[in-house]
Amino acid sequence: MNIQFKKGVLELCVLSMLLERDYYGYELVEHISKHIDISEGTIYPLLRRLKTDGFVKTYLEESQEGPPRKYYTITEEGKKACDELIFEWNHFVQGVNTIIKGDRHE
Amino acid sequence: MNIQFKKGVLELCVLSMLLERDYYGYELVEHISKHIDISEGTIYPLLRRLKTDGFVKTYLEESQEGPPRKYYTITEEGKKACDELIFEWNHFVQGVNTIIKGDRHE
DNA sequence: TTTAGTATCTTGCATTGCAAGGTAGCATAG
DNA sequence: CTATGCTACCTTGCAATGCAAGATACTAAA
Repeated sequence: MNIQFKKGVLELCVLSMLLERDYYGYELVEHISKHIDISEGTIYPLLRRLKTDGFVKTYLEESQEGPPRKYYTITEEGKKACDELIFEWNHFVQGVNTIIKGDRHE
Repeated sequence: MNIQFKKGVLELCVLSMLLERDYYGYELVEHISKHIDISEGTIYPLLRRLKTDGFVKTYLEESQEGPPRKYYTITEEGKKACDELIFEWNHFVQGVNTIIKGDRHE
């Protein structure tokens, strides 16, 4: 898989998943990697950035299967950012597809 | 426009345009920027990379409207790379859309 | 005790897009 | 002749982000 394609898109993926319910980091990796290759070394720094930007909040919860889990909740600001990212993403994909399909109205 | 989205995709855009006919650098910027924001400081290093990788060849042609133009022609290797990139791109977009549309079959 | 699975995190590197700037040819306006 | 503007090429250094590799620690089973 082309690493570069993912730049900026993973943020969108995480935020839109959090729109549905709270997730913990490891769980996000598991789900996202069903569709896109992703590693833990990517997700944890990304989650930290999202928290710094105020797009998510966190809380800890104990687990019977291992160490405690840090859950992420999306904030109102995060929802706005997510909406905007989805809009930009759709617009971008359309632009790229227009270019690669040779539809240059010339 | 989200800068990160573009990472790796511009290579795909340039190669697929060259599939159709030869272009010179400035012309590529003009056409691509109809659909996606792009600057010259991006395209020239990219074209150099494509040449280094053997995906394109170049030749010069004089112009009545300014300095000589450097035209780019896609090579057989470039065509193969382009095919693969288009395949990966479509697959990637599908994966992302599945994630952001909440279609997680759970 | 060791292995494996879950779950968190960090460091340093590679890639690539961009702003800002430079060079140069041609044409037109002043 | 000079200045401006458009065409067309290029470079440098910076910013962003994904990853490999590694560290830590809890639980459970071999």
